[in-house]
Amino acid sequence: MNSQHFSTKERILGAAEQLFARLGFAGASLRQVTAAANVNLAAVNYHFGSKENLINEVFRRRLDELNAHRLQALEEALKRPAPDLEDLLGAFINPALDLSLDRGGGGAFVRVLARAYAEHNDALRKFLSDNYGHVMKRFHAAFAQRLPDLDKEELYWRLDIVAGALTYAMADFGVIKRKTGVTEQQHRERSAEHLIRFAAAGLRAP
Amino acid sequence: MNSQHFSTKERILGAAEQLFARLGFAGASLRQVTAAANVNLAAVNYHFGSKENLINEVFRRRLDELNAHRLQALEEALKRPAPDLEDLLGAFINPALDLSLDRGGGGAFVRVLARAYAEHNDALRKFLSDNYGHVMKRFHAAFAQRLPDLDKEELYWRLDIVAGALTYAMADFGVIKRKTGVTEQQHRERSAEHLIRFAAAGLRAP
DNA sequence: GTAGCATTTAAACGCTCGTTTTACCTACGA
DNA sequence: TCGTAGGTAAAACGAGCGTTTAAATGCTAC
Repeated sequence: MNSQHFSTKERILGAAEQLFARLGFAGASLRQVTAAANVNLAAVNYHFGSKENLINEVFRRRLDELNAHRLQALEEALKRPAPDLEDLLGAFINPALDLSLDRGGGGAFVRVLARAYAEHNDALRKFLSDNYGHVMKRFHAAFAQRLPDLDKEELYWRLDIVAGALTYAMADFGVIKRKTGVTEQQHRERSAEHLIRFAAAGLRAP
Repeated sequence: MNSQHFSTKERILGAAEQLFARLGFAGASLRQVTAAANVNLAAVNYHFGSKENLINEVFRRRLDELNAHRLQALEEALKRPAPDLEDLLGAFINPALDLSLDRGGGGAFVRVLARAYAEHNDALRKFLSDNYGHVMKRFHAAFAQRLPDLDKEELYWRLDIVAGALTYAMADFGVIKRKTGVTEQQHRERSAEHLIRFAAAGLRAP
């Protein structure tokens, strides 16, 4: 299934994403990755130079798109007559949800992203901050406008909590298991609904 | 510093905790652990049987205490005249805060715990569920009593979100940095305050 | 058709991994 | 004092790791 329609590089990225999500960056070996991708072991070093660089490319492939979708969703939300907190939260959360539902490994990627947070890797944090910082600033400003009574620092705290809960929920850390008869998509959508409702109330806390 | 006052087992547990927090379970080798603990390489397999078992013991050492403290704090909260959600959340969150401030590695442990969530390791999940599931059940019952209008499943979802946000906050995943002039303790306490206020509002959401 | 480049392949490199083995120390009860 | 059990020590085990090499193959432009 993975063999014919995609290039060697693409197959390696896809397999790496799956295995990094399941086993971690240190836990997944290049032999496992190349076997899953049905390519030769040396292909990783030929196309990506090193395992470290392969990890970075796994991130880059997804983050640019997620980034753009969030800003686009925010723009659209702000065009509505009276956008509320739930609209803004949706603009932040739904693109992540869409990504996690994406056919072709997005669900694995959000788990990879959660692992990256847990790794506490400074180089990776800088990469994320450099590439995502402006998005968070943009959202912060939008939320601040809708929460004029909230102290600016307090808002930072609360958005940080929202980001944490989102990471946690999207990566399926939680103990809540999908019930039989509920599709993966329905489960994720319900996750997002609960998360948005919870986060909106949390942001509005006195 | 690590050499004289503690037994070999205790030194291994301490060093393993630090290195698992920094490098992950797969990333930290037994050679690194035993070198940091200043013990012989074979000591891990002699005292713990295997690396896998060492990991479990790292958890057991802290979680027994943490969950005992949580249950104790819950008991005390329920003895008050009119315990509210904030009291219950405090009983759940504050022991974790105390642990993270504990001299002697508690701060490292909460990062280990966060990694465990990210790892999604089934064996570890079963271990946690088997040994500490009753604590979550106890808290769930206490919250349910104070939120009679909330659907039971809805409450599960929300408590799951709270646990996620707590894990995230305690492990210092967030982007909020401690300001100069604010001690680590103050920073953590402020984290807990924000988290409790946010979570209480989230739980009360319509 | 063939030269030239990009890609794939199989094999090997040196190294580190978790674990096991075997010998040695040390303290304590008989 | 000696035997013994509990702990430590150094060394080695086979396996797997990321990476490199060099030969084989595929593909395009002439």
